[in-house]
Amino acid sequence: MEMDAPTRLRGKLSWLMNKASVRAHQLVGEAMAAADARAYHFAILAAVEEFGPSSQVLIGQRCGIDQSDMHAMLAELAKQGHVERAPDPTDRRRNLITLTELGRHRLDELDVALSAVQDNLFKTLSAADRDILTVLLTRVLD
Amino acid sequence: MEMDAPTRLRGKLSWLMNKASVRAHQLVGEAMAAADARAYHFAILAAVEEFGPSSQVLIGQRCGIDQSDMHAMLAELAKQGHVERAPDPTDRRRNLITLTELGRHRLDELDVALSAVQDNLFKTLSAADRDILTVLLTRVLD
DNA sequence: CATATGTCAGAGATACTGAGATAT
DNA sequence: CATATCTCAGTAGCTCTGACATAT
Repeated sequence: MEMDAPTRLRGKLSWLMNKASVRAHQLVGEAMAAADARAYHFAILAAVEEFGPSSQVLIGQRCGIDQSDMHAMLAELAKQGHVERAPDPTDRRRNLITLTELGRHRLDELDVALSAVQDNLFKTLSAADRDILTVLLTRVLD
Repeated sequence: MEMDAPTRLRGKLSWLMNKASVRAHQLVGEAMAAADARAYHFAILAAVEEFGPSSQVLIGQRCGIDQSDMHAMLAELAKQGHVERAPDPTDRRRNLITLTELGRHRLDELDVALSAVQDNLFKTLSAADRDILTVLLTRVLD
């Protein structure tokens, strides 16, 4: 049974955003699980593709993933053969994370799956409305 | 150090929404903690104010709070004297949750605090832009 | 008997904290 | 000595599941 939330609640933009985010989180999680992946995997692969081989900390900063959580994520990606983790010869504190050929295809595969989720999640919005939403949310994050 | 997220990530509306939602969640949580409250408290008080005395399940449905979690929330609100919890004489399975006078003032107090959070969170958006965002997010949730 | 409600214990996933080991 | 990186254990808050007792 769908039930109307109280007016005072619906009037709070933060509440609307949380609700929409929870829904998005669910759909993304399901889509990624169906591909034996996580949302973090896509973020990490995208960061390495765009900025080139990097340390764990740097990737984490770019994706908003805590340094402490990068270890397990990279272990998963390395086990699947999507990245390689090797000591950085120029600074042996660091692990250099490199995208493999398999990882490059994986990134495209997950991108397709995530784009489908967007289409589903925002199917009530026109393309123009989605652009507006993108602009507004980007502005909120500044 | 603020760092630009990868383009592929920034292009995903679900990712933007999650980021904004996390920020909102943090600010709301801090504001509520400063008032010795939780976001759920506001939601529950608002529901009882708008729809009148109700059972725990019904309030939970209206606010999107799981039935299993209502118990602890109502125990907190009752302990603070903001609601009263009494058996429903017409259906003794139910607890009737009633707003107290103290609770009515509490609701207004939390509303002020949450409105301040909105102003902070969306300070980069004009009032018109916030209205647009509200409309778009509401449409997504349908 | 089937269902609804409230209670309660615990799982699961996420984000974070703190500490240690190694390298700069 | 101070800092940076990686690793790892553990915490905290939130959401959900499953079970049970009671009432309809």
